[in-house]
Amino acid sequence: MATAVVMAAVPSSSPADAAEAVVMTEAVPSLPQRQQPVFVEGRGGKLRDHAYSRKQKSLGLLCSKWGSLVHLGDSWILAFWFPVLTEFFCAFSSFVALYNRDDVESIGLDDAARRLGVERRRIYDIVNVLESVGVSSFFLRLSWTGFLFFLARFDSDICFRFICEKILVRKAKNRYSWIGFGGVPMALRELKERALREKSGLAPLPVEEPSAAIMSDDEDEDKMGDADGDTESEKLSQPVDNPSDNKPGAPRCRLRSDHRKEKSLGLLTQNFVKLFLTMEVDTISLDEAAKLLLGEGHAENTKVRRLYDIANVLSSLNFIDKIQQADSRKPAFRWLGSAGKPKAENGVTIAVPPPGKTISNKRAFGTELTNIDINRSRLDSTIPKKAKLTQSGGEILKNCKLSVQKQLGQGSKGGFVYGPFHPAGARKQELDNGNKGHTDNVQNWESLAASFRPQYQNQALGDLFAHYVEAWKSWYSEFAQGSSMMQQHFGMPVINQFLYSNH
DNA sequence: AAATCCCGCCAAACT
DNA sequence: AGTTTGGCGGGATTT
Repeated sequence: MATAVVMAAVPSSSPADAAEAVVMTEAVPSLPQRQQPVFVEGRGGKLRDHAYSRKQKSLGLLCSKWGSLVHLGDSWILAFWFPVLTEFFCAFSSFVALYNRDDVESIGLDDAARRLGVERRRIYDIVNVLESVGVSSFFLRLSWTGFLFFLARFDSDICFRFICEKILVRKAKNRYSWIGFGGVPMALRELKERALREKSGLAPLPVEEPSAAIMSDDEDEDKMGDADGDTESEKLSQPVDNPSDNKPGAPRCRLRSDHRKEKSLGLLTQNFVKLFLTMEVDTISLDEAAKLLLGEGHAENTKVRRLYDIANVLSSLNFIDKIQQADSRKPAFRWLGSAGKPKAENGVTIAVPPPGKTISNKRAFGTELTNIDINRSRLDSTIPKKAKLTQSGGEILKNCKLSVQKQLGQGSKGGFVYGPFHPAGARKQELDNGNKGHTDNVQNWESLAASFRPQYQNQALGDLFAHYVEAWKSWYSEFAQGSSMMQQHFGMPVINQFLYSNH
């Protein structure tokens, strides 16, 4: 339910780009549509439809399609509006994050592959690259119960990181969900840091891998038995792996227990990106990169091929773009990722995704396969003041969380931090905190929601927000009534604990 | 001819 | 054993 409503908010202004339009149609699967027979070809020759075009099956294009596909089901909205919502509904984030979880938010790998008209193998390629730069699409498919347990048991800080900054958390079964670009800034930041450290030789570089609390997948019966709690980390996979990388200097070495396949596409991607993040030059040709990434080895043919794969995906995200090296005719790639490159790390900055204009829904619908050069001329230093507005989602959320907590704790406060979508009007809020009975809580939340209702200049935004408020209310009341199975697993106390977890 | 890079076999890694 | 991931390289397409 609610699917239709949300979709209505999507701009979807039919562009006049006839050329692209065609592709777009194909890229956006309509609901009733089932298969996508397009290229159903058996192995060998491609008799039918000689319209076969290699380009139409490029990873890059596929990638953008994937994005649009995922976005289609509400998730698109979630991805972009998440920050907005959290500004006011910080405490509701869990709800937002899992909103419509079951059918819309996630898509089965097989289904996706089918709709895109490709083999699942390709999906893996894309996902791997995306994940390595923080655009995670792999999401734990936590059940409501599991998630709530999660919230109840861990510090809210962790929860927020978990929800927003998620950098590749995997472990799910064939299920993907689009989370957005929220994790990108952080991911890049970390990559850079790591890269610099490596460069300077020393530094043992701590293992990364955000702990992923893998909860059961099926709702029932997943007691958290272990009293201790926490320490659910579980590094998963590689105990060590990810060596300090092998630059030209040290080729064959490590290998404790076979460096497994840590020559994976994902790792390669990260290293590739690191090149851009550290290096002063901002363009590089693939074979050049291949050399750097793989100590001049002699097994490069393959490596280059992989780089092409990566480049395609990154390119479709506008993280990178291909250009002709001025001097030599050789094509090379240029990093577009982070706007300014002020080394000052204290700075927020890092305009995230689509360098598009306003609401970055640019590539939302798989269109724009041509990355028409945005007006991002030379060093676009047009972001001095914007910095504040384009902080990473994580940053926003953090602030958000703080302010909300504050507000929950005390009366109102003036320092509410707004994100990119500045509400026009002011907001008043005077929810009398104080946790009364459960029933009252419902009231409180409702009033809270009401008073927090922002006044967006943008009509669509306002509607959307309203929609969510509505959804939340309905969900909450239903829940409060106990009709929800969740109640069986834990009573109000738990929920409240999570809602008012400001202790 | 050189640059790209899709396709899908088949082996690890997980159930 | 069955399934899900995802190296890897042949060789088709593009440039």
